[in-house]
Amino acid sequence: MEVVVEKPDVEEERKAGCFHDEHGVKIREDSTLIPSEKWAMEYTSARPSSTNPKDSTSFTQEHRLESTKAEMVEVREENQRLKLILTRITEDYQSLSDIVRREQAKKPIKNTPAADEEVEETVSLRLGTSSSGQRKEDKMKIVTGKDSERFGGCLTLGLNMKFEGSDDSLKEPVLNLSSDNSSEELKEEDTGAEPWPPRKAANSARNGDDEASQQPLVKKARVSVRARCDGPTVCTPNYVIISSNMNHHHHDCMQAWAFSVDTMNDGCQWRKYGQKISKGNPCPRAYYRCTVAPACPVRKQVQRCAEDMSILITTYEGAHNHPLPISASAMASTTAAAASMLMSGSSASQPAVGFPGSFSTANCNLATSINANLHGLNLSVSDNLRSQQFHLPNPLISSITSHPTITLDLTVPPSCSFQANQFNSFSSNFTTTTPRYSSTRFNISSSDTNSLPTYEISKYLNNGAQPYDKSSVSLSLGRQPHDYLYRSYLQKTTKPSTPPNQHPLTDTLAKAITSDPKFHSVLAATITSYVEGRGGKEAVGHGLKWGEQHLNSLALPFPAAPQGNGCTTSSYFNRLPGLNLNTQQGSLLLQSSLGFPSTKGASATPRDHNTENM
DNA sequence: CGATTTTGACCCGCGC
DNA sequence: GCGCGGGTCAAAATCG
Repeated sequence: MEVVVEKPDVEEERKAGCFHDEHGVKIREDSTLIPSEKWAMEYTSARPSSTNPKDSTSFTQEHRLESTKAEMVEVREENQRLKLILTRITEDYQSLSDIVRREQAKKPIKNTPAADEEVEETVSLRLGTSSSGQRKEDKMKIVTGKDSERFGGCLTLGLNMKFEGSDDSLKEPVLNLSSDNSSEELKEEDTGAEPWPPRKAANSARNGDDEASQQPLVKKARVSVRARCDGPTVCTPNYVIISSNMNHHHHDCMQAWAFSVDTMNDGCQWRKYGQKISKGNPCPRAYYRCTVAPACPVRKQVQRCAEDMSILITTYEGAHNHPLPISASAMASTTAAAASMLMSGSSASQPAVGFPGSFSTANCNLATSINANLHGLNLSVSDNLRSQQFHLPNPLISSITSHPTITLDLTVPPSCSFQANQFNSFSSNFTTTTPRYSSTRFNISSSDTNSLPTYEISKYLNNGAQPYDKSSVSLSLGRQPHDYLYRSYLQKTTKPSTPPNQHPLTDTLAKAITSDPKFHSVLAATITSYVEGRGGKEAVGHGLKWGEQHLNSLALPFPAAPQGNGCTTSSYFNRLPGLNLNTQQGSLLLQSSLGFPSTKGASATPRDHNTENM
C-alpha cells in the first residue's frame, strides 16, 4: 500500500481546516508539518531504503497506516459532530435571546436612582443577567492589541469568524439585547436615519422635538479593548512637542504635541475624522468612523494609554447598520456580546445603546464561535517605548467614564492575582464600567502550568484599580505572553487531572458564567481571541484547543457534545464546579485569520480571510 | 482626481 | 453664566 495515497486526504483536510488532537495528529492548517503528515512524509522518504521489505515491516507499516486512516476518519466524524454542536449553540442562543427579550419587554423599567444604585451594586455578581434594572447611562469600551511580533510592531487585530448561516443571517434585524428602547434606537441605526447619536442628541437639544428629547439623554455603551502593542513603529513620534498656542482656546489645540496614533486592522474600514489631545494624555486620541457603509454610525476612538504607551486603547461605539466583512465580524461580535452583557446585565432598564456588533443576532451568536485572532498581545517589550512612558495622575480611562463602558483588557494588569508565577499564566481582564458606583473585579486566572488555576472574584468599592468612582465588573481572563502556555497545557492534558485549587467563590463564578448565554459569548470570544492571539504557528493548533475547551466549558447550558471516542479535553474551566462539559478534540474549527497586514492608521482594507470554520 | 488625513474651529454637556 | 473638556465638522493638504 502506498503511503502517499493518504497525502491527498491530508492536504484535503488541511484545506478543509481539519484539526486533530494532540496525540500525534494534525492540529492546525498552517503548521509546517503536522505529526501524522510528518510521519507520512518520513515514511515516504524512507521507502527507497526499504526496497526489500520484509513481511513484518510491511505489516507494521500497513498497520500504522490503517490506524492513521482510522484516526482521520474519527476526526472527520468528530468534526461533523462539532459542526452540529455549533449549529445547535447558535440556535439555542437565538432562542434564549428571544426569551430574554420577551422577559425584558414584560418588565417595567425602574428608574429611581436608589434602584439604580442597588442594581449597580449587584451587577458584579450577576454578570449579565437580564433581570437587573438598567442604568440610564451605559458605556462600553474595548481596547485592543497590536501585533508587533509578526508585523513589525504594527497593530493587527485579526479577528475572523464564520458562522453557519447564510448571508441572510447578516440581514436579520438587530437583536434587541436589553431593553424596550434598544430596538427603537437600533432600528434607527439600521435604517441609517440617525448616523450618529451624538448628532442626534445635538439635534434633539437644538430642536427639542424629536423622540430623543422625550427621554433622558442616552449615552451609548462603549466597548473598549486594551491591548499591548509593542513595536518600534507603533509609537514613533509624529509631532515634536510644541507649546500650545495660548491664544487659542485650550481645547482647540488638537495636535500641539502628540504621538502618532496607530490602530489595528479589525476588519472594518475606518476613516479618520478627527484627532485631539485629551486631558492627561500626551498621546492624541484619534476618531474614526466606519466607512463600510455610508451611514454607518459606528465610531472608533484610538488612544494610547497615558501610563503605558505600549498599551493601545480602542473604543468602539455604535452599531453597524450593514453586513460586516467576515474579517470584521469577530471583533464586532465580541464587542456586541460584551455590550449586550453590559446592557442586559448591569443595566437592563437602560435603553439599549448601539455597539459595533449589534447589527445582527448572528453577530452575537457568533461570539460563541468566534474565530478571533489577536496578535501581539502581551508581547515582550523590545523597543524604546518603555522609556517614553508617562505617568500622569489622570488615567486615560477617565475621559470616558461618563459612558457605560465595558473593557476588555488584553493586557496583564499589575494587580493581577497571579503574580506568583507570571510565566505560563493565563489571564485577561474584562471590565464593565458605569459611573459613580463601586467596582467589582471578576478574575479568572491560571497562574501556573504545574498547578491548577485559581479563580477569584474580588470586589472593590470605589477604590483599588479603578481610578474613578464608578462601577466596574471585571472578568479577568488575561494571558501572560509566554510560549510555554500551550506546551504546558499539553502536558496537563496528558496528565491525570488533579483537583483544582478551588476558590470558595468558584461557585459564584460558575453560576455567573452559566447564567447568561451572552456572557458565554463574550467569554468564549475573549478566550478564543487570546488563544489565537498567539498568532502564528505556535498558537493555532493548541490555541484552538484552548479556545475550544473554554468555549465548551461555557457552553454548558447548550446541548452537550455527543460523547465521542476521541480524547476528552479537560479544560481549566471544566474544573469549575458546574462547568464540566466533556468535549472532543479538534472541535470548533475556528480558524484564525492569520496574517492581517499591519496598518498604520485606521484605513483597513477589508480582507475577507476566507477561513473555513467547519 | 477621488479618497483620506490633517487640523483649526465649532458645538455641546457638565461642573463650578 | 462661564470655563473646561470631549467630540465633530469641514476646508485644506496629502496620498495613491
